[in-house]
Amino acid sequence: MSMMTPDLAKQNCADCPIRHRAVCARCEPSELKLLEDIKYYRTYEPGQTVAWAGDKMDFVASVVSGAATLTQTMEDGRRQMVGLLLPSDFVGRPGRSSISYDVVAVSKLVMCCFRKPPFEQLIQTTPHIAERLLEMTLDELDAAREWMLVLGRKTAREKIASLLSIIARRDVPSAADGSRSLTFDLPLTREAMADYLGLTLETVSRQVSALKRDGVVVLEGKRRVHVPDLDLLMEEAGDDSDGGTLI
Amino acid sequence: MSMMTPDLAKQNCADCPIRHRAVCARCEPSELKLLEDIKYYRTYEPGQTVAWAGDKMDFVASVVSGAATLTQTMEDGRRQMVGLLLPSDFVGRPGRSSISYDVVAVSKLVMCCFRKPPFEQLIQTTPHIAERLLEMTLDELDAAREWMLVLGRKTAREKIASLLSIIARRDVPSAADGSRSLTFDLPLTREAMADYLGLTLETVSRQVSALKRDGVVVLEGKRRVHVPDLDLLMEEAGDDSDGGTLI
DNA sequence: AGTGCGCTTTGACGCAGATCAACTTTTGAG
DNA sequence: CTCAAAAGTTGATCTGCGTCAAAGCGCACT
Repeated sequence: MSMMTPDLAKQNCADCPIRHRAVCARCEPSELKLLEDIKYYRTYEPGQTVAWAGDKMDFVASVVSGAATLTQTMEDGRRQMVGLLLPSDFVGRPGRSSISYDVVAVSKLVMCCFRKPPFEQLIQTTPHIAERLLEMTLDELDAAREWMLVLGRKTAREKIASLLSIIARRDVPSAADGSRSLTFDLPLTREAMADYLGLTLETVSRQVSALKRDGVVVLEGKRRVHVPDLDLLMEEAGDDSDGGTLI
Repeated sequence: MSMMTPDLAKQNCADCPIRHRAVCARCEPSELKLLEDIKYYRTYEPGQTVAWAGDKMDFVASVVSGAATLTQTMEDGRRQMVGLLLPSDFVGRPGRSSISYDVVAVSKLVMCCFRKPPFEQLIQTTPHIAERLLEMTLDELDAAREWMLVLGRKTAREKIASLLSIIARRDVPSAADGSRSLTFDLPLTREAMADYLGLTLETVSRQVSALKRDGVVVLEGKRRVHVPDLDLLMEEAGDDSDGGTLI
């Protein structure tokens, strides 16, 4: 509550990406109104922790802007990122009180939150929302399983290309025209990329350099990435997807 | 339909594990009746394919007995298992017509099936089932993410121990008493284990031998595994879970 | 401008696990 | 029981990535 940003709290769902892509995608106006009534906003600075594994999380939320990561840690410090939350992604689960992963903002993060009790009540009375939630969870499951293939069977170079390709695909607006090239900002440090890919940061750095040397990507500074040919990138990623359209 | 086994088709939910652990867990008798009315059984032999990736799947199902795997394949033949279906696990997703993975029986498999159209109708009219489905999907998502840690950060030896520990934990009945030892049948070949763990079958074989040599497991034949001390196995797996209870 | 700190790059070297290959054990069909 | 195919074991060698170490940025401080 103390983190609520006044100007954002005044926005309504019409200004909020989740209206289109997340929980309320298929809702009636009257149902939207119910969501409106219980939502509020939170903002986090880069590096700030939203929740530690095992913490009670008394809200569910959609990412409005920025990025956050879900990470698991072993006692000896080995870490594995298990989710990357980009705008329109959903965190938190109805029916479970605590979260199993560390949730950390990796860039300036704005989330649209719903406190658990009224949200869970809403689920029970609004089948559209429950349905949409199931659909989103199934999508996440697909993403997790695709990532299992990356972690288990791909080479370091393919892993990097896969990650870039996933982030690029999420960045649709700038490539909505048929063009096969695009530019985007990498929201992750080399270390975070390594945690996502099951590599060390040195290997990540080396392979990014290799992709740059081979013309697959062009770096403008450390974080801004230009992809001259998306098909080439996806080929490097070993994706069997045709990639015909970005959607 | 042609695969339906007559004697099984006559069973009712009272004989069927899914009554207790899968879709109908929290249902009223009247709701159970609705599931009864649309369910039927299928059986598969070891090695038989239930569905290829991309196939239409016109039913959802719960595993009654046996085991099946979900596998992804790259064009060059690299394979990654993304799910292991044991009794009470659920396959198929409402709202999506085709499946994204190969589904293959790895031992004699019996599934309790529900055709899509009536099942989807049931979801819309029976909130208990929709809720339960969301909960199961969230559990699967947790399992997938736990597996990401295994694939991304664990050593070959830890991977093997993790897999054995997961299978052992599913085999609760024989360890329901407080005992910390148990024996179970491995439903997977070395190759299937390798596909699950992101290893080669040679490495799997070597590490299983190593665990045997070190007394972590005792093999009775190739497939029957005795774990003298479950705590030791879980320590080998690098699991931070206390393991206090098996449930 | 200078200084310190976090992030990134690059190099040298070692090792866990892949690869290639030979062999043994189990399974199951006839 | 017999024999062939499938599954599993074990060894020798190779290699991709991890590990350790040392510099090179870029940026926020004063």
